[in-house]
Amino acid sequence: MNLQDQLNHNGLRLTHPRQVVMSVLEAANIPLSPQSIHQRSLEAQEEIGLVSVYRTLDLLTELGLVRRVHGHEECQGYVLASPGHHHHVVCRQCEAAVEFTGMEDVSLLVERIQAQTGFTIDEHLLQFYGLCPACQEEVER
Amino acid sequence: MNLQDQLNHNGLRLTHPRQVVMSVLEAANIPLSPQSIHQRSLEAQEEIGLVSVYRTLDLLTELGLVRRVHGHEECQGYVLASPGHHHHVVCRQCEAAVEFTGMEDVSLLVERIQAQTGFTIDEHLLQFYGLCPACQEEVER
DNA sequence: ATCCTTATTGAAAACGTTTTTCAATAAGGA
DNA sequence: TCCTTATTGAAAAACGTTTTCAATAAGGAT
Repeated sequence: MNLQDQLNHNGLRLTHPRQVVMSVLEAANIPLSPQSIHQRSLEAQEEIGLVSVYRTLDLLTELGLVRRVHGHEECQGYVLASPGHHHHVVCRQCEAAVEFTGMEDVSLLVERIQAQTGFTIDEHLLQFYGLCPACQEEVER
Repeated sequence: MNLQDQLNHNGLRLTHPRQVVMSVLEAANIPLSPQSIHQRSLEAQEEIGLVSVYRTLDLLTELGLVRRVHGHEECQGYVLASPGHHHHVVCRQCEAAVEFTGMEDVSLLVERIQAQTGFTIDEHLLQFYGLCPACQEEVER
């Protein structure tokens, strides 16, 4: 199911700004702020309004096509989401973000905490920070 | 080494706003935004300027006494940097925050992700959201 | 291909948060 | 107690994000 259909099924339309935001995110492999997405759209000679970037990011996030990521300094970072519930390891130095899968350990943890505290848990926030392989090498030199 | 000495050693001074921010953070054990720290200082009849809250948080973070944390919606959250790393379950309804311990599962997870991605991980952000026992009962009625 | 409805856009204005500026204040060593 | 200067608070500036609204264009219907 492509973007066009996914939008139309919800009574939404495939517009120029939406295509541009998607292709900018596809080209970049690091989380981008709304500002820098807008910047890159201009550099690509695809003028779209900053306001539309914000609106499009909200929409794409809701559709699950894009995921919001918290950088160390920049709070509003967006990356393309691969399907399923994923989390990111973010590099402290170059801001590269890598997704990882297999959250059985978290499910176990959730169950234990529910039993331990009596809470029912329906959501969690999990993110790791460190150094990516490339930046590790740079530091060693 | 107390706060007073730690500040004076660096040519800094122990002032009223700094004491207030510290005691607000000590009283709350969940991440607080600059705004809500300010709010709580007013409620405690300890009027300090919002500007000083910002400046004090920067300072305390630099001194390593406070740590910045990214919340789900609110990006600027600050907690006391206690040596023992702990996490919270936060109630969606009444905001109650309960600490839980025993993070062996997370250590396992960290090791697996390090092996899987090649990153070295030195920090993580983990928080759970749900309903506390009291609010669960209320919902059932 | 054209029309028609309405989702969507972009510019401006509104908004909230964070930072800067600067004169007045107060911390703490002499 | 004095003196230096780090620090404060209020106002203004700067910044990022959201809202408003008339104009536009997407895409189903004709």
